Amino acid sequence: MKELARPNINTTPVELMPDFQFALSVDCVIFGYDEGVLKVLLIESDLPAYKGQWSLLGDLLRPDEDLEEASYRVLRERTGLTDMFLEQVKTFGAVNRHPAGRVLTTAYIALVNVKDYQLKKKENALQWKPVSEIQAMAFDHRLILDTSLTVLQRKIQEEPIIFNLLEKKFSLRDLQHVFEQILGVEFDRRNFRKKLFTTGLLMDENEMEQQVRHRPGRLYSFNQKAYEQIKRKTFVGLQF
Amino acid sequence: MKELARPNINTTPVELMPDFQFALSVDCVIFGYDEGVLKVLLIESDLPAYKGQWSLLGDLLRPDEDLEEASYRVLRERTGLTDMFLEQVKTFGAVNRHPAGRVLTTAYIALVNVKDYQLKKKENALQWKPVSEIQAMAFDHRLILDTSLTVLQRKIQEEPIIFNLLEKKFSLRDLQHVFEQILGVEFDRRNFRKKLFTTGLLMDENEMEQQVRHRPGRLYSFNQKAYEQIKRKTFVGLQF
DNA sequence: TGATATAATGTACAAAGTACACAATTCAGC
DNA sequence: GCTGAATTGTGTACTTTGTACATTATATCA
Repeated sequence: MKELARPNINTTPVELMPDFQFALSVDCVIFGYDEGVLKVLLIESDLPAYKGQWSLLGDLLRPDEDLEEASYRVLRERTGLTDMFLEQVKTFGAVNRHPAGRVLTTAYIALVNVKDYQLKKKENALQWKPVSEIQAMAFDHRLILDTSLTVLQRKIQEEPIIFNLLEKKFSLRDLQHVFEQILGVEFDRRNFRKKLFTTGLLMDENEMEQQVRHRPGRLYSFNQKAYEQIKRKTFVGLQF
Repeated sequence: MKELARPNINTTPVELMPDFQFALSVDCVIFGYDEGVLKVLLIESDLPAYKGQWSLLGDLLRPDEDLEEASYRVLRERTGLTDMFLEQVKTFGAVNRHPAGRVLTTAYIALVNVKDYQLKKKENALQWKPVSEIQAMAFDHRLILDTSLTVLQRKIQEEPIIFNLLEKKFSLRDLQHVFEQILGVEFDRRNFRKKLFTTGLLMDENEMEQQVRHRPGRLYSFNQKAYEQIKRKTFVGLQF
């Protein structure tokens, strides 16, 4: 163990030597909920090392581009969507994670409404894969996916972001099923409804489901304004 | 909006062009709890642009170094400590965040026992600053600190990591005060004790505080084994 | 018209969170 | 060795939240 008072990027003017330069990419874990199943948007890799394996959608960071911008650009270029939920998860920096050289990648979670996406879909190499069916992936993308799923599981319990996976108007059955898919648990339907109603975040749209082969349920939407009101009160409670 | 089927880092062999290379650093937000106050370990910057302002402890990532390794190295070189809680928070990538050029930084939270640290302290340029008193900081370090504090507030409620800020044996008063310092709330002492006891994570050390000017309290330690047993049961519950 | 699928609803009980007061122990100062 | 100051240690009543569970209603399909 050495104790040095040596030049440091934060305290002393230093040259950014070429040896200390790295390539950076962003990778988007694009989640969608489709027909009762949680899916993620993947692309087949053509890299020799990973021929035929599935990969996340990503791209190299550009010289004058913010990380956020880059992930937003990837989403836009690949899905045509411009207004989705997007949040940084983690940066993966293992030395040999990319065969082309030292490439670190910052992972982002995106939540999209699959119905919106399908309308604008252009690239056929892309596929929505059910999360539960994904086997091997290229690079460390399996690790990135697993990490992102864990983060998603936590986040949907802390903030009402799950609505981004549904259409504007949804039934309580759909809402319950998305939760169950992501968390891997089952809720009692009556208690789930009670809980969701008491949050005050559901706005009754006074409409019914269409074209279902059973009694149609009421449709609700996420009440953004109500959420702005209540989110100030920070929750405090120990739950480990 | 362009739709391109263009070469991509994840799907096609690409050259890592010099233009797409960046400098990377890690910055450690080292939290400590000292005499009832939450503090963070900072260093004064010598960079002309930030002369005299406080900066986090960080360093450039080295060519053959994992991100985790780099943050661990910074901690070791600067504090002499080798066995502390360390966790990635977020990567900050604004284009102009560093005057020396394009430098992105990955922030890590570290939780250390100030008492351990003081024994090995060597560098005088370092200072423990109370979090509540910190004003301007160099670079975007104020943003990094604020983000890290928010993450810390969340994490201490979800996992029993707060014990890393205390000595091995601690009183319930100390434990309650750390929670209160970090969360910025006050708990009822009786209810706090009840809650903590029912977690089953406190091990009675059958010792009392020494050298306090009042009735001494019992000392407890964190029961790591008990935690390993219970942490499997994933908590599920909506709380937004 | 009957079978099937799901919607909508309420109550009793258990568990967890909250508010709150008093006696006991140690030290410091006289 | 007595007194005051500071803090420990403990329990109960009440409120809120979570959980388990069954019946009737409404739509589609055959």
